[in-house]
Amino acid sequence: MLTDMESVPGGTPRSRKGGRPTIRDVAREAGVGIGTVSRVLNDDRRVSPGTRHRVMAVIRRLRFRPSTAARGLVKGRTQTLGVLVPFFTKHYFLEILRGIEQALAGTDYSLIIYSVERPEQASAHLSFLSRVRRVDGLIVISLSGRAVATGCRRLARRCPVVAIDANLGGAMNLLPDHELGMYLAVKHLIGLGHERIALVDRPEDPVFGTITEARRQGYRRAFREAGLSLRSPRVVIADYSQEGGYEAVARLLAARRPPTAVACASDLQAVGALRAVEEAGLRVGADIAVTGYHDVELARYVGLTTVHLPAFEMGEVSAGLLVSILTGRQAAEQPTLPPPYLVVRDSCGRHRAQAR
Amino acid sequence: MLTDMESVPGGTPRSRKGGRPTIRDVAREAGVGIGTVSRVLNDDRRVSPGTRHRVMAVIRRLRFRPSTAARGLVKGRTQTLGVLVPFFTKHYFLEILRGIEQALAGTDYSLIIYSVERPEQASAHLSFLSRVRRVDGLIVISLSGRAVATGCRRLARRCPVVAIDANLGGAMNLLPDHELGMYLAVKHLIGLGHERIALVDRPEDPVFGTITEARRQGYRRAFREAGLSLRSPRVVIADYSQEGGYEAVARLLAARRPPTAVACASDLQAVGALRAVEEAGLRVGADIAVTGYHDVELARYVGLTTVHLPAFEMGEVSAGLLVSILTGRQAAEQPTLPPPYLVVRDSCGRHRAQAR
DNA sequence: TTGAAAGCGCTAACAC
DNA sequence: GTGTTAGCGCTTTCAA
Repeated sequence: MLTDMESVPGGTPRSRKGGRPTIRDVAREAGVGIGTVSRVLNDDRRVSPGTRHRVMAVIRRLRFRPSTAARGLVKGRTQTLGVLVPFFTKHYFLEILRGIEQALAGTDYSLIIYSVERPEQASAHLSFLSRVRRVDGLIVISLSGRAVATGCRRLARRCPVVAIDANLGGAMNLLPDHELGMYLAVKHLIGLGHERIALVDRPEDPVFGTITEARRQGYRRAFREAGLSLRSPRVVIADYSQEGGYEAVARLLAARRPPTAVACASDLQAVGALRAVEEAGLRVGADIAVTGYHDVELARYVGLTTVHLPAFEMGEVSAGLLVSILTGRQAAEQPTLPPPYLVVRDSCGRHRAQAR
Repeated sequence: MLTDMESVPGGTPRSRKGGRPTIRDVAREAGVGIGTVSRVLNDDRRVSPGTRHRVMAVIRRLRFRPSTAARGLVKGRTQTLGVLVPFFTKHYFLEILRGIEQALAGTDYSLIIYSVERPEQASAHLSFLSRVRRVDGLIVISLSGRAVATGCRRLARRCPVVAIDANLGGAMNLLPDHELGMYLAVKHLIGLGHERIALVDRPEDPVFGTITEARRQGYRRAFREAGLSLRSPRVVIADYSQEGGYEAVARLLAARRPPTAVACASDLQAVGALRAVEEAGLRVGADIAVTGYHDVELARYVGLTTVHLPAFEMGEVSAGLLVSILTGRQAAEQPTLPPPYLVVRDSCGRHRAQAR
């Protein structure tokens, strides 16, 4: 009676519990030691082709999958990536997330979401991650500030961290070309005959304001190249939100010499701007041109001319980067991002001269 | 020289490696066995208050956090929930996700995203999850079909599965009151003087079509209660997308006796409908009334009157439900969902009689 | 009430 | 090449 339930007729021999097969079951079935099975699992070369074949066959037959928990315990790996993401960017974030998922689809890495609704949550998550081994790498989206930077730097000592569309010291940074992005928008506006163009951007980040600065440079370059002087550098600081855009533009239009065009730093601001223009009794496009930024889904529906950022690709690249670092494959030399481009819709109207 | 690096002056005694403290370190520091520490960790009552206190103090001092991997290995738990989600619903899904995150914030459960871009991916993820212990529970959003149902049923034998806004046999289902939702929309339309109201819904799901059926019932109830007969039950099947809505309504408007109002089963369809109305040279609101469904962010921007579904709350409830099942707390008796309600914006105009 | 010991399923170091 | 063994950090008997 040695063959207890090891050979139930028709049943696959397994360890007592009804659970999934373990490496032991595979070893027994294949008539090898568990070390050998482990080697096969880990693509260790020192296994003879014959043995490897036999083991693989059993693995397939038993539909064996190594336990992530056990593996993680000994290797200190979790096979999980984390993404720290502010929800307020909504669609833009979704595109990035799609890119990440896309990159992870082939691999055996899973993605854990750490969402940030209020600023404190970011550092809370980061300190949690430094305490507990929960992810093998982290992607940080559009977050900034002293606290986040510190948290990332600390975590970065333990695992790779890449920041998307943010400039965090210590972590790897993946930044779209904001200088080019804003340049394209303003150049478009100038090409349409505008000269008094206001730039509505968000407040400069106290610590790492590279992004706003880059956009400002693009704005200036467009003027410079067009041979226009920047007597009145109409840069207005407003909240990233719709309300921010609304209020900023309402104020601008009420001024003595209102701009004829407004370049916004987010689509939401631009939507707010649209409203402000309409409420001022002016026509979008004909009287005042408005451009957005990010190319969020919404932009299409409201006919907003905007700057498309490679959101999906940034997600894809960041996740791919982490995976290749973690799996130790050649560090796919500095990945390149497609440049931003302008999406022309209706919010800028036609050329001012023609329009008359 | 026994006190190797155990008592570096000023340093916290730890096991050799620079890593985080383990249960062993805590036990040693507190002068108890590791079993006792484990009991404290697991709220086991059989620990004297004094000991418990002492151990807790050490835990706090060392900033000890038990390893999820180790714990998972022995308990078969991962402290992770999964969410299977189709990206095509976009904003609606985001709200659900926000609700889930909200519910999980206090707990020590993490959330893994399994995104579905193409139908096959759903069953791929499900079969992966049945093979590998990666989550302790799963939330399935707005997915249907034979394959998904089968996969869920199989997984449900291993861990709790709850389906949101889908009707999957075997799993727990969390459904908003679609009957009421569509009833509200159609009642509103009737109240505005409409009698020829078309219902544009998505194709009935081959297997579990409860949702479309519920909406149809709400549609009929509104007519019945208004004392209107349903001679021409204008139910049109269209794709859930914008194009679906566009084509369906374009066709309707070209018919011999076009409807004066269209109730759609998704906001995207409604946006498509809006376009079709405009292209037909008719005015939205004044000539043709349109209602949406879901109350997606977009609806606000295009001024769509629509049915708001408790998306956030469904996420919250589903995650809360899973957690309470997993932690074995009293199964918070059948959680209740707030009812859908109508959000009135501009797409239905005023009463037909007044409008003339 | 508590400590010691036996694993959970796997990898890696060590023998042969 | 391959089997054996000692842990990874924790929970859970089993004694005491």
